[in-house]
Amino acid sequence: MGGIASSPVVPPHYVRTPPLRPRSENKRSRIVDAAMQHFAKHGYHAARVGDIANELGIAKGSIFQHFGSKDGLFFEVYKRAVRSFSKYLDAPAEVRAAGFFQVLYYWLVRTEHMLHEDWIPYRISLLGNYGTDLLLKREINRFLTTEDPYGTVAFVRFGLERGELRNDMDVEMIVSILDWTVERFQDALLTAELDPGLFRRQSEMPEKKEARIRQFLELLQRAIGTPSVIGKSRPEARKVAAEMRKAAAPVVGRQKL
Amino acid sequence: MGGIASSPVVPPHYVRTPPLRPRSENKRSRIVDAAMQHFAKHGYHAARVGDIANELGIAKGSIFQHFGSKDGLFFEVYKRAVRSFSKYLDAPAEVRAAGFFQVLYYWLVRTEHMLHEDWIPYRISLLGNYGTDLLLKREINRFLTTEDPYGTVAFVRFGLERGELRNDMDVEMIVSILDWTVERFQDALLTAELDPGLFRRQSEMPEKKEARIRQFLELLQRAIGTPSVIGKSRPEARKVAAEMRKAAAPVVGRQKL
DNA sequence: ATCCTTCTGTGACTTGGAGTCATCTATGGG
DNA sequence: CCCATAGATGACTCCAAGTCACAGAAGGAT
Repeated sequence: MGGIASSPVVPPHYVRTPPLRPRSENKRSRIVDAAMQHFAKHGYHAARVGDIANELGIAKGSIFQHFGSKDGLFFEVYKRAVRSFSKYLDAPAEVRAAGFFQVLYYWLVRTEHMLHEDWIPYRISLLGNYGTDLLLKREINRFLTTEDPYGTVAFVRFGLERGELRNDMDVEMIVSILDWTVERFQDALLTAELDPGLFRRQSEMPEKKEARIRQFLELLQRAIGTPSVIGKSRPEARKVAAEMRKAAAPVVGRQKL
Repeated sequence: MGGIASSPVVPPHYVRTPPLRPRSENKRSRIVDAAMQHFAKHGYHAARVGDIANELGIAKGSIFQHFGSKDGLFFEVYKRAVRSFSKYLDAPAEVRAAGFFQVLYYWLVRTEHMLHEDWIPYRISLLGNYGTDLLLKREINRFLTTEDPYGTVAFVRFGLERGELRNDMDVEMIVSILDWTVERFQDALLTAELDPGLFRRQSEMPEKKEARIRQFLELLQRAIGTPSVIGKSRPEARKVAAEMRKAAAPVVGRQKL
């Protein structure tokens, strides 16, 4: 066959490992900032490298000197955006104390607020996940697995140590399932751009969303949680949830998860 | 805020509703065929409309006359590719008789074979899901929800009627979860292009894959299956699976799911 | 047949943005 | 003060998408 396996070799555009002087590092950073705005605002294709250069008052060639290509620039932007998100275990200590699924609940509820406050990095991650090119997407996946920017692996270990997650599956399996479903759930919850069915009809009413989140969490509990957790945590969960809702006003830091 | 919600309006390039003479329909079809080859082989960006026209011995302008833009052409290609896949309930009658999760197992096991036989439409669907543009992706999602080409909704109803799926969740929720996880699972199982972790280390050994599929199915059973199903179907499942493996040689028809 | 109208095809042309490169300028070390 | 090197520049090339004015068919109607 060939085809998929033997797709063209990716040029090593993306990686940079020069000595990198301090002054230069500074400029790189400014470029990445400006580029993030443009990509977020216009999408990958409609964003123009020339415009970015204009806005910064520098020459277009300069950007190519630093990043090699538009793809390379976007990849840098993507990494910065994703790194700006919190990791799962960055939840407040009391939430962590309440357990794995409470942490998850915590972030899911906050997702919407976070988006409204700071939609730019979220949009960048959306572009990286769905809106560029398969070659770039592959690079992005490599990055995600090696760097684990959301701290999913540590989070899953946390759940395992507390005995809240089943230990009859590979950690990797749990991590993948969690990453996939949470990512898609958030996409569906948050954007009109991508909603393959979940919120087809009733995307408006807010307490419906709350119900969806609960449904989703319970589903995840059954899927990857230990049997004991499933029944047990329900009432306790409600209590913690109520507390959290009271304290929800001051949302700290930007966030995807 | 704005940003995400207020992204630029998509031009109605994609839809065509002219009277459409028979001769023209014929040519359209030939173009779509050739284009599918090119997109699959080179990816979205690297595929050239000019090349497609050359191969067919027609003028480039002709293609734009028919499809308005490269995006429009790709969208047509995508629809054809996805429609060529089987629906869940197209599984053989004996497999259907064995129940919801056996049907799922049936398709998951076959996925790899199907890919090797006929990788082109699969690659197209991959491009549509991850490798083009958010505007196009939105259009694609609209198509997927209205047309339900894999027959997921009917399949879920089938499971509900047989009492194999929980009835304490919205149908839409089950459909979405199924679509997401199966899609990603297949991507991870099948392509080196996209594998966010699942097959990171041991993507080779084949019986490991078999084990993964079982693990995944059991997980799904716990997540969306009725409690009774989970314990019950295990031994029965093995029996059916063994039978199916014997009869697996003649794979009929092309398939994604 | 002939005319007229409408649909279909054509290819030279325009547009516009990514990427290049010879040349210039700043920097810092000796 | 000089030189070597890193970094910046913008005019230029390249290339592919998309346009358009015109040129053939097809198909009625008379």
